Amino acid sequence: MTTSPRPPAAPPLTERQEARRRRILHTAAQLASRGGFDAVQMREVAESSGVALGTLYRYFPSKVHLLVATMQDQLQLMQEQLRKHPPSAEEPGARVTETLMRTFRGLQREPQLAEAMVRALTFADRSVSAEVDQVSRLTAVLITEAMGLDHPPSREQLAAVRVIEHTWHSALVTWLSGRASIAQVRIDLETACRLLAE
Amino acid sequence: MTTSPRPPAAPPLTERQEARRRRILHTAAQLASRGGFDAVQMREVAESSGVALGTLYRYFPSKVHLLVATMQDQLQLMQEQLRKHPPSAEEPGARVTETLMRTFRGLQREPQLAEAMVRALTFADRSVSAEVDQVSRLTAVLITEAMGLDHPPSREQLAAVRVIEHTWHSALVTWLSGRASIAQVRIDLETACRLLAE
DNA sequence: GGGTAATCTAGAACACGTTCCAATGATGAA
DNA sequence: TTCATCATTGGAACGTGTTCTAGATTACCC
Repeated sequence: MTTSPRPPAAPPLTERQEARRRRILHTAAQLASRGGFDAVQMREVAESSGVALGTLYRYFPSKVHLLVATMQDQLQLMQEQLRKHPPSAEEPGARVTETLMRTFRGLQREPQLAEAMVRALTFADRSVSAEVDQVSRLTAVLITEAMGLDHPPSREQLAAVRVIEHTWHSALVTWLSGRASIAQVRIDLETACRLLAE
Repeated sequence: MTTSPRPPAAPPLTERQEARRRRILHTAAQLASRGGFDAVQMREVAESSGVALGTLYRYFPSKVHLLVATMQDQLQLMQEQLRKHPPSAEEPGARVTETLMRTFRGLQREPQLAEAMVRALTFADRSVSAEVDQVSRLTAVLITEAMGLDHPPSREQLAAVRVIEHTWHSALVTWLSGRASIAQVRIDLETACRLLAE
């Protein structure tokens, strides 16, 4: 409990360690892109990354930690893309919908990877809450930036962002489990974004 | 794939079978109420229910199926309670918030059980989607009834119900993983319920 | 009641996440 | 350079979800 290995006051990694970490994340994403959550098997991640199983567990204390870290990675990539090509709509609500749907289509391109990351995210228990929180914060930033305001968002808008984030997250889950179509997801996001228009 | 054992065209259960099913669900809820998801161990569920492991798996094809069925059970109990004591507020939005917060407090009384059920629900893959969908439908009914309309809900209201359900579900997850307080959950629900006031 | 098919039981066996250990290798301070 | 510490390795071992099998029991039809 008191000695969490990675994030808090992380001792700087050597170059080799950084490389190992990258290799592991890359392998995880690759395996996930094929069979999804179940296909990310810790023994195989270790072997394909050229790392012992114990080492893998030193870098990522569980499979869920590993996949949540993968999600952080992917979110950051997405964020860079979005900053290069910001949404085109005028109204904040429409801008946010556009941004999230674009992100959605990005996930759609690697549905198995998406499944793996989202399963991990929702299955995470308290021991991963710091990392999950980081993902949540990244998402909130992504939404807020999409709004394209020139002044800080109001209290109501911040509350709306939370609901949009909930909707985004939950809609993603229902889509991944085959219980909602993309069209339905879009409608749900548009509905939630109505909260921004006030 | 083609021979799913339980839900489609379920052959009627004998009395003994119905009793076994009940015993299993009861045991599962009991174990969950203590240690949560991890404490529901299939061998122990079987033993405590006086049933062989293979039989348990015949009734519930996986641990997730078992816990999702438990959630259906609990939701139905909650629904009966709510029908006996409907919310007191006037406005649909306030009525829904009141209802969901009351449900929330119900879950709070058995937080470990709640954790087990919600973890199962969000971890469920496609093989459980029918059962998860049933939970979703129950929740939607619960919300719609809470609105207390004397006419069918409008298209906008139905869309709002979906977003409220997403918010409810996702807020529950963040609360269970310790990343949001009850107060914050209430705020999020109130925000989502603003969509009903139009 | 007798026969048959379905169900149930007990328990072994398997898969994969996770932990642990002894031996080896890298790193940094004196 | 030498030593001490920490990281890494290979692999065994453990726990729990899931599957499988052989034999007992039950349900049901004649």
